[in-house]
Amino acid sequence: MTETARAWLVKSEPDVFGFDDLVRAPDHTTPWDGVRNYQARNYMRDDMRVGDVVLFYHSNANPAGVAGLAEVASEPYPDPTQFDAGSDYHDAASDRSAPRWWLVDVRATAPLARLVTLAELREDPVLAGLDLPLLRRGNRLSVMPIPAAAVDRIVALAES
DNA sequence: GCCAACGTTGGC
DNA sequence: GCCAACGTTGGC
Repeated sequence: MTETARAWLVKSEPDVFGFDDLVRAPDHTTPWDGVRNYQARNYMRDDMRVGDVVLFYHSNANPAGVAGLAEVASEPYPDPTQFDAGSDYHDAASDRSAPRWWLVDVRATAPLARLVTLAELREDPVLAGLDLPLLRRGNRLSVMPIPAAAVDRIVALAES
């Protein structure tokens, strides 16, 4: 991790759990459970810190885009759903003494003035210079670092 | 619903 | 360790 990358972007399908759902959650907070990708897990387990800025992105949506601002609200801890046989995210191969999947809590801090769409992100010359993982071809990561400058820019776009 | 891109699995 | 098959993601 570089020191300037202390900001993150997380994806969620608004039909399943959108930014408004996070706002309505107790303390505007939810465990970011169900992530089953090692790179995304590593970001949560190893690199996220309480208070880091998080952009909440709506994927598989019409339109897709950044919907709101959030923050990391806990230290990393094992994702309890991996041990829950009734959960879609159950992982029978994960051992309680060495959990495979980790998460952090995410708390909504503020909605953006409006949704900033994926198309806008792609068209913006400032963001183009920041080489966002989100905008790379074929990107599928659900948790990724984002430069702080990109957060500032996206907030500005939302207010424009 | 389609399909390209990607990560994971498992046979060898 | 290779790589084909498979399942999933996510934009459109």
